[in-house]
Amino acid sequence: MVGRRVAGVTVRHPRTARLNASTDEVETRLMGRRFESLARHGKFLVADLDDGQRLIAHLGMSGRFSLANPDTESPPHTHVVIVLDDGTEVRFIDPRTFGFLAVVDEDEIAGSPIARLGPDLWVSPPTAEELATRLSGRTAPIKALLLDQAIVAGLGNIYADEVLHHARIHPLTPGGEVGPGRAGALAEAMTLVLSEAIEVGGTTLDDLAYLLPDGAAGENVDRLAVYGREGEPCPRCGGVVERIVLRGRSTHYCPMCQV
DNA sequence: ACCTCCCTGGCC
DNA sequence: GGCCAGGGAGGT
Repeated sequence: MVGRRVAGVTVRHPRTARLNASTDEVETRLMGRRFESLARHGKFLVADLDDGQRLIAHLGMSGRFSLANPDTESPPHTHVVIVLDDGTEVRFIDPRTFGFLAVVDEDEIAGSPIARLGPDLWVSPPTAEELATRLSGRTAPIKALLLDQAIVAGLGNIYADEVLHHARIHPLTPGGEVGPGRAGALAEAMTLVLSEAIEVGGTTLDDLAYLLPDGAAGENVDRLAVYGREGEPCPRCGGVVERIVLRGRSTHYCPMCQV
């Protein structure tokens, strides 16, 4: 994809282009451009274009990109098709339309969603001190702060629960009360939980929304300590995993060893 | 710094 | 037939 030029582009679903003025705007801005780089920041994909614009993409809950031969039929929910100058089709498929594609110019980058992201936790894992600083004075529950991509970018609901379990921190703990010592445990847990999950291909739930590029399921669901395990024993202490709803997100933790 | 909303497939 | 899952934007 990098080095290729856009020879054609169709945005079929207005919601997928909702950060731009219209589907037409996305098409017009992309047409003829060359992809100069491709990167990830947190859960966002960012491609630099040859005229200083950027293509920003988010997969939301159910989005995926597929590189396909144009002779093959597009699967259902294919909302964007980008034809590259070598004939390859880049398809954006997203049943639940929580994902989006946006093309921003240089002046718009500062106001775009990626401008508000904190450091990517995989590329630039926070030190204990950095994390403690970012949490200090915050009264919101630590679980909510882990999901706030402006603090650290990259954690979603499943891994936030798993990270807190690993660090033995109760999800309702006010951020400012985590303190420097436990911030260290938290920082370590972020990298550890993610690397273990990535090692086995990530977390594919029963809905099969996330699959590896070859269509295989990731195996990390078997390793989850608390997420989706309400009523089951905590693998560390044997306590019974509880589920609460926090800010509209299901939250799982062990009341015995997370304090 | 909060809350509401958006969306569809899968399951009860 | 209704509920649930979860990401971020945008409004208050």
